Amino acid sequence: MLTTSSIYAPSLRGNLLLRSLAPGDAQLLVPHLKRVELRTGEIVVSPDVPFTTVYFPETIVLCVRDAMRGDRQPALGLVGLEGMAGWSSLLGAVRSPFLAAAEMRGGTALAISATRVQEASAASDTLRGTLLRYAGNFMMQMASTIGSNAADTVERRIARWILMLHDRNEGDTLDLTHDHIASALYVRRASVTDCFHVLEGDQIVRSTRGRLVVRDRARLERVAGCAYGSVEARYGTEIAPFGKAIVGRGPRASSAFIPSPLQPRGVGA
Amino acid sequence: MLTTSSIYAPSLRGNLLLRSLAPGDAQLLVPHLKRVELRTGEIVVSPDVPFTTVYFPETIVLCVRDAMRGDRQPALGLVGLEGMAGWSSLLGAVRSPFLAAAEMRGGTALAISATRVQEASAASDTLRGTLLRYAGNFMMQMASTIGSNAADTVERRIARWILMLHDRNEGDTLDLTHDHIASALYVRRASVTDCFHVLEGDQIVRSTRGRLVVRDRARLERVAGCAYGSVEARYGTEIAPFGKAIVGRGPRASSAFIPSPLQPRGVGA
DNA sequence: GCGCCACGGTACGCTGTCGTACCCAGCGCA
DNA sequence: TGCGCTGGGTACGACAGCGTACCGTGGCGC
Repeated sequence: MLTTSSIYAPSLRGNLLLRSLAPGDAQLLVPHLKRVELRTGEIVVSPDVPFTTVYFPETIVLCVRDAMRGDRQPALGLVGLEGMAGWSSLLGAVRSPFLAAAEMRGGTALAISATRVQEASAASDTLRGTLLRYAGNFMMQMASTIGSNAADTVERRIARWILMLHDRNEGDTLDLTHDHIASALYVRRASVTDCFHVLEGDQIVRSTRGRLVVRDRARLERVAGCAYGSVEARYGTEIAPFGKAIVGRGPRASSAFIPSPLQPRGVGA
Repeated sequence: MLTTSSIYAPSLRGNLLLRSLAPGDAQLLVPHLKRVELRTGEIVVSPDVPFTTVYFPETIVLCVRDAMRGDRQPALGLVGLEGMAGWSSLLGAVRSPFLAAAEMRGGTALAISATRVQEASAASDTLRGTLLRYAGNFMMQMASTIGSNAADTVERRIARWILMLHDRNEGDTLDLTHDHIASALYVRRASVTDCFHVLEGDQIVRSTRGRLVVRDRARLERVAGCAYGSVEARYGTEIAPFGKAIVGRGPRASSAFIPSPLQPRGVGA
């Protein structure tokens, strides 16, 4: 979705956060953005290493994990075209407490020096405001993860995760293995397999080797229930329309279907 | 612990975050601070209500919960004398996505108008930096909660929670019921009771009606294992010494007790 | 065309935690 | 002094998810 936009500055094409900026603010960053290709599994933000680069994903999806925990780090949330990786540097951290790695099939992100971003957000209150607003939104995502981990069944957690991946992915085909999901959700790989069989039986998804196709998003949202939706809705009202939500929990009404190759949503409120 | 500090402005006495401010920054807030008494269970930050007040706890401990989830909201983290409630307003949220309520026996906090804080942090980069650094630290706390919920046994999660309460409490006696802990951790009340019996058998805590006494903190930390410590250590290096940690995981060595009435760290990178 | 290996299907016993439920006791209040 | 309520002790069956393990197979690389 909306990769090859256009009506807006082409060099910002894939990232909603950048596209939501006022032209003046965007110009503080655009000249320094560099499109990079990220491969699956590539680590873009390393814990306890000084920040050098901030990433605005386009087609890549990043999985943010807690690095403070030793092995088998549970996922905190996802960052895709709607966000940025490296917000901790805006919160005054010299080294990231977290880890961000490319999920799924790889793709592109817009990279920029962390100090450049800091300078720009020192120069513009509104730019800083937007980036911090995203950091706040990611906090909500983390809160949602806490709730889901604490209260939901594995099936529900998986449904939520797939929806979140789907939102940030072009098309309905997600390139990931059961193991990826299992490690993100801190469950057994076999549990994921079992759950997929159920979802497949209901024709909600189709799973083949290293690939998952979302066939019936509406019902997947129903499976996820209250575990999914409020964060995305809030992003929609605070930053820019986002996601492929069908039921649209919270403020947003039920509408919004998926394809629409270009949503000239532009700047948003 | 360190309530009646002194050599620093007496009206900041109880809050480490305020005390870590450079004098000039502190003066932006001090004139507007008002000490308030908070009763147990009192809600100080309500979800989906416009921010009016920001709180810097002194002796009160606030429990932050996810308001987006209906009933039985799991806790995201704790805010005590080391922090503030209402950071979301600094991240550009008009209404809090979270809920903060007074835990334990009640106590005092320093209240200030949210817009006043916003003005002050617009006026001073260093002030804003410190407050945002705290927001970043709370994100780490949330990350730690995610990990603990996903990976730890109930016993470990309880141990972690007690340690976090203990850090923010004067003395070793925590006024709370099994039910409080159960609802924060989203477990059964009976599970908490069972777990306390084990801890009591090991002489680690003593539990009586509505009251929990920490008797052997070192061993409690051992029970919590890696679930506890890294966030607190990081707070120590980024903002100010904090907590009653004994083993002191992570960068910080084993030492660090609390008092040290004034750390004029000011700005930080 | 073959071999290797990552991925996924499946099974089994285990146990931590849950839901529910009932009762007792401490303590505030009348 | 007695009442009632809240907090805590205890029990039991149910079961979701875990650890482990083994094997088939698809698909890539050689």
